[in-house]
Amino acid sequence: MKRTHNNGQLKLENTNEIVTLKGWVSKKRDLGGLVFIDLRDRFGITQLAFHPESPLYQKTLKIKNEYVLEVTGKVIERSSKNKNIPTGDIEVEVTELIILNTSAQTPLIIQDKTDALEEVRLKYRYLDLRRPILQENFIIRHKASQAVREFLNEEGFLEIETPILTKSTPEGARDYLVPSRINGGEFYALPQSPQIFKQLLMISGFEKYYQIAKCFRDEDLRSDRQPEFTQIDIEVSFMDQDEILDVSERMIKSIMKKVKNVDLVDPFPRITYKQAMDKYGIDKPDTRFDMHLVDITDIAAKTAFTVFTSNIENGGIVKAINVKNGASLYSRKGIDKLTDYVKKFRAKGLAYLKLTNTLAGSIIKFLDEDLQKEIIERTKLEENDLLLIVSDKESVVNQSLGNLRNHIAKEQKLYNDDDYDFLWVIDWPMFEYKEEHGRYFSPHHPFTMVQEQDLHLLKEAPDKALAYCYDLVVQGQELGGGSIRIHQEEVQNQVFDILGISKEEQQQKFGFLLDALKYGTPPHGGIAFGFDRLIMLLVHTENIREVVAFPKTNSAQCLLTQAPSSVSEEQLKELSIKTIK
RNA sequence: GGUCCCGUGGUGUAGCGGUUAACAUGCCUGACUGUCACUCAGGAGAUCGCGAGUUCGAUUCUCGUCGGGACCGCCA
Repeated sequence: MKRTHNNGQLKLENTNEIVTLKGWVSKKRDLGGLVFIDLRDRFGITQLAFHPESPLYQKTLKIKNEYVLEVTGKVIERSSKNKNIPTGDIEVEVTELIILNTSAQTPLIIQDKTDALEEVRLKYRYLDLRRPILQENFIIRHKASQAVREFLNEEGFLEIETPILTKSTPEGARDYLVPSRINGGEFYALPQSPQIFKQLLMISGFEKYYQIAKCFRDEDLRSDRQPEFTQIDIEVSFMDQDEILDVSERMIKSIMKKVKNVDLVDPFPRITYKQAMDKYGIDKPDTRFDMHLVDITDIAAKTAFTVFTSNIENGGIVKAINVKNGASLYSRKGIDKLTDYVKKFRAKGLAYLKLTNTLAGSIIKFLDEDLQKEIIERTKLEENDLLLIVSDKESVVNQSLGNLRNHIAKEQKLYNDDDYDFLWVIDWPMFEYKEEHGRYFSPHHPFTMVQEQDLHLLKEAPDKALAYCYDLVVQGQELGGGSIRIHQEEVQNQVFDILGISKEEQQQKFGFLLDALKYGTPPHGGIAFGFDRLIMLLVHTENIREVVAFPKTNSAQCLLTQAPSSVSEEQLKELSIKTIK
């Protein structure tokens, strides 16, 4: 029989209709003659009823959870309704029952609240994915990708695919390599992003490109990082930074409206990279709560505390965060825990002050009355507040206090998952000097254009030059980032020189791009959004595996398929590969 | 590359230098005609991840190993 309805569809108005349903047995309740079965598919659950006088009653005794059924019967109004499900007003009185398939006992319970650990869930992912709560994530993922396409198509963008087998570009993350059989000893790389190809498409004149693109990076995993992930990849010609931010912003708003029916502030606030670092210590600030970092270097320099003063003499800084009502929230032991937390970020310690009638704390003996007053004023310390202070190199102070700020906000639940604090971080520096490598690096990538007024700085003081570069941040997460690209060969050469990439290396790695720049390259720029992270935001999870159908574990393995796995000697030989170990 | 946490019936947990290895849920059997986390009664199900060491004796302590997770580094 053909299915007439899905299991989330039937309402009171269908009463007396004869319907055919198919699905899985979610739960059977046998009351001793009267049997109820909850039939589940991805649309919902419909209750089936069997009465003891029914000729089907004997057959129901065989039915167990996760059996696949086809039933036909009459829709009737329930005598006791269930308000918790959309079909709770009706049930189907079954007159025909076919067991389409049986099921072994499942290793995990197919319910929203499963008791299984992630390890079991990933091994039996196909069962895990039967759970309605997880199916909802992928329904939202689908809606979001459709919203992206609808918006960008409407705006005149073209969706164009770029290669998965491509060229290794060792700048940046480690590449996944694929051996070439036909060209023994040579390798393709899987793309870390379609960056170069989308720029080439601009040179080809496509003007507005997008792709929902798989990207690959062979780096260690985290709860928000998978070796393969998806980006909404966008590139446009003849638009300036403001125009790109505008179209991006409208796209995000359209997704949020279509998928979550949320209206966002218009326009998104913008702060500069420098402001973000000063105020939040981090380039992706969570702006749902305050607790800003306050620079107290000048006050600290006047104290007799040698930890502060010697650090400042060596060019270090001292910053503090004011934890409102923190004096009673954090005991000595609690502060010790916070100290351990900042030590992860190489801070050597965490000084603190509590204001309860009087000022007290680890460094109080180094503060005379005037200094106390200055600190209280500067940090707006009020009764029962806790001041946490880190003294170190600027990078360590910002990183440790910036993360501590997020950590405390999470502990104290200072924010709401439904607050979408979208924020543009703009005016990034062109270059970052890394002591340990003794050279400059690009915060984003080496194709980023320097801001017009700073062009001359490329020669004079590269580290002072700002880039046409922007990140979209929400809830303390980087959701996307992009830049205006360099479209002139000489500027690109100049940047490569500053980055210490030799002429030969430039030719070898990016020769084709440098060549292409010669042939009438239009001014262009673009942006890419982390699609998995967007879905995480929409479904309120911190675990990327909840929004990826078949994810890898922390050690980059698939527990379901056992990938990666060894291959036969024959296969290796064909690929001209010998393994060591 | 590093730090920390976890590994006990199908599943999730408790536990302890000597136990009949406990509880919940799932599973099986029986009872029950309006349940929806049905209820009630009974039952089966675990060489405590693997290896070595300490010990009279190890699931328990130590080391190693494998697997999972969180984080730092890394992720232009």
